[in-house]
Amino acid sequence: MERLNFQVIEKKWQSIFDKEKLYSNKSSKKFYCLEMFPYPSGKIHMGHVRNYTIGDVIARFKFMNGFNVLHPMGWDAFGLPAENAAKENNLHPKKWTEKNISEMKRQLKLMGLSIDWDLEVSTCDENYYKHQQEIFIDFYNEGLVKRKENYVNWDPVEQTVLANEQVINGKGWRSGAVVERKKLSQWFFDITKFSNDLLKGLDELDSWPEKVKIMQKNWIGKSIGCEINFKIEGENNNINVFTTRPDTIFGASFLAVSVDHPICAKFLKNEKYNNFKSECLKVGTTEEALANAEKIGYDTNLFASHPFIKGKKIPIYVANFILMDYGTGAIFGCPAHDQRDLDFAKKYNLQITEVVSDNPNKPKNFSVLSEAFVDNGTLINSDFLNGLTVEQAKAKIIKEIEKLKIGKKKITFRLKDWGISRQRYWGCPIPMIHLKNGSIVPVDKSELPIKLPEDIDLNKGGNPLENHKSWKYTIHKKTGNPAVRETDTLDTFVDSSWYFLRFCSPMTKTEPFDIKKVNYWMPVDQYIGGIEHAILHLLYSRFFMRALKKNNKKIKDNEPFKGLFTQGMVCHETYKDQKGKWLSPLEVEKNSDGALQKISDKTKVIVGPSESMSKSKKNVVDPESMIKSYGADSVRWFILSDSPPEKDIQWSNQGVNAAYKFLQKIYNLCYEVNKGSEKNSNLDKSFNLKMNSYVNKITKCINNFNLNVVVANVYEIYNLFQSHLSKEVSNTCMKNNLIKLMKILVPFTPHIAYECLEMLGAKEIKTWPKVDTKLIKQEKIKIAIQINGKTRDVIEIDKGISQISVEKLCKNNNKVKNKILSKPVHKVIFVKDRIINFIMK
RNA sequence: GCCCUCGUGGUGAAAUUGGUAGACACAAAGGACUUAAAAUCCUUGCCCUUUUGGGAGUGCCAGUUCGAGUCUGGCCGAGGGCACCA
Repeated sequence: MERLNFQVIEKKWQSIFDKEKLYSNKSSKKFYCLEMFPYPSGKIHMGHVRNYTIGDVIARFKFMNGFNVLHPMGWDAFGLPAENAAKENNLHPKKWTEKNISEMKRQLKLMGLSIDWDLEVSTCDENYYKHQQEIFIDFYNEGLVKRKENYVNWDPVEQTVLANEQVINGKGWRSGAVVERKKLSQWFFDITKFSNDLLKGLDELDSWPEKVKIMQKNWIGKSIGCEINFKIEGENNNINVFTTRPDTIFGASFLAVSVDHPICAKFLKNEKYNNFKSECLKVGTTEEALANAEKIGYDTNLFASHPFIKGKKIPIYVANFILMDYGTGAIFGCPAHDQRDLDFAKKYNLQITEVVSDNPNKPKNFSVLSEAFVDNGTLINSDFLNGLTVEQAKAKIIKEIEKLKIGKKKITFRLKDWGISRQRYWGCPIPMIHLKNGSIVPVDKSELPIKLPEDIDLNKGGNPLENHKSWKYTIHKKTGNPAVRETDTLDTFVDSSWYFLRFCSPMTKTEPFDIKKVNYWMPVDQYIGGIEHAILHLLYSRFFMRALKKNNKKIKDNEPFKGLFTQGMVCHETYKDQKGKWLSPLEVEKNSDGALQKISDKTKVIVGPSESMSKSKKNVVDPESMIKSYGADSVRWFILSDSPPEKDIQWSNQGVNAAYKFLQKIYNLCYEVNKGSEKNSNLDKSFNLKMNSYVNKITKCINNFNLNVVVANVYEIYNLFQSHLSKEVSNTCMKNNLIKLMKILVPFTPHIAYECLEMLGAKEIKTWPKVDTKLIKQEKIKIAIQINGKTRDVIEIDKGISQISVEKLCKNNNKVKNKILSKPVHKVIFVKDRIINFIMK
């Protein structure tokens, strides 16, 4: 037995990967393979290992299939943790980040990835963010940047504003603190300008997971309805409402507006109203509050006139459940057919009229029913709409409304503008200056980059840029007048919205990217990353492509990512001691009974469910220590083997150990075959046929991301070799097929695969084994013989054999012949190469 | 509440898309080798039968079909996303 010394082999091949770039190909067909770049937190985790292993398999596989592959890596290097770490360790964010990057880069190299490190990009590098500032100015000039005073989500722990997408259940996505509402002047990207286009674009993304597309679709939230103007009685003023159910207009019994609606301005002197308003704000945005929030209203004592029922007056309320930033901030309430309206109407004793019915002969009494009727039905109590379906009624009433010029058909989106201001230091400075006259203008492009000052005081609280006098005060280049710099920095999601473009030409100094290179490499053919970015990052990047295209007509694509694959998480069992304290796997051992105990005091360990690895639950396994014990190939092999890549995987040390043992066996097999002597070759042909069939299967599996199935097939191939070692297969045949197997292994376990290829004296190691379609046709196949749908035997036959011949074989088959011959056969179902089924009475 | 996904052995999972259910692996039990352990290898893995065999079986109930894990309808259960969006 030849011992596999993975330390030596991995080191050897990694230095070759570095020097020779075994992965770059000068071919006309391009393939851009990209994994989501990591945040440099300090150490890689198993999630990275899984992500980058999957990406590496695809990149190496595509290269071996003749593609010119772009496979870069970089760092999402701005962000708050650097500031927190800086405070804790008294280390400048820049230094901290740089240190982490070099450490993580070293760790990634241990994995043997086929990454072209010459293209490395870091978003905190001024050579990167300089171009981002340029893009910002371009967007500004294009009218895609807005400044708005708005309620913002204020994270009191991080002392910053969060985007809507960063608020999860009313809490900050990172800090977990309850988010407060605060009014601030903010910068926004006008993503809503592209709402419809972003929605439509989803249709062409046929290599994206359906799930992600649905999430984005819901997020964009298109709804078709109409606006209707209600005249306020006794005033020369209107309230414009938005509704998706104009068909229920005859059931309208009240209007409700948001507390922020302009019409409310006149109540601000009213104490009762102010009490009501503060009551509304108090409800806040916590999950609990939202779930239990009672619908409350303020009666304005104003009335609107119903546009279709002469003389009907409708009370106007201010209600806490109406949002100013959706629709027009005002609705009409139709209690019988909307749950919220029903709740509200009952509370304030408002009229409830049924206008849509599933049974027009049997009127419902909604003032006693607790559920509104929201399904389709027939219109009743609705004048000229009576008898129509909901769809018909909608069309008719919109026509009528437009005819009377009191409203129009309207499409509304749920998507809101992207707030990009962050009151933080460690981010890309926004290249704008505030002039004395109150106007805000971009800096001159020649002044870029607006560099982050390095001499900052992080312990003062708030935004260090705000406190940095010599940085903050500047002059307006054009006029020479004094000016104040914008002290907000950009949301880090801006950084990651175009890095994939920068990778196409990271050395370009004068522009964000070289348009020729971008149009060659883009779109990303395969993007791989976590599902957690299904909305944020992916939607923003799709917006950026469109915005850049608008600005720079030469960009040919709308969509940045042609193919998307979202991998599952890496999980591990959780452990607690008797006191309920979390334990790391390193603090736990097996006792003689096989039960788990705490190493320190031998007390029993409580094993919890397997959950995604997290520091808080201590169920993390350090990739580097695993690589040290088992080798990178074993870690890669295991993380691909147990579960389909899109599903969660359970890390287990037994599993990675099994992977290690298997690679040892593979290495041994190569060693034995390599020094073996020539034998008879009677079985060569069938061996070749089988191997060829496996290559075919595996090639298809990789293209479908069924990487765990590839692993299973490789195990089968190994078993095939083992069972044929003592049979009449020539050594040459074995060796040739073993070379094929090693080539298959290159994308998965590159170090050992190349080592074995070298050992076996393979002349050519850069191409994927070819599938011989002629051989596929010659394969033997197994066909099931069924009687009345039940399988009675399985026989091996040549492909394509006719029904008559198969029937003949059955009549001579010991296991089934008595059964077929003893009774009359009613019918025979025959599917070529699949099955024969005898139907007996 | 709305939307989506998924239910297959002790475990992770395969199943050529309607055609041999449980490939492949982990764990377990028994055995071989060994002074012993580790490592390695073999066998077993639902029910009935000594065997040859036979039967049940993919969350549950029905349906379509020669044939259903796969298709249809209805339940039950788990996970995820959104959430006062008019």
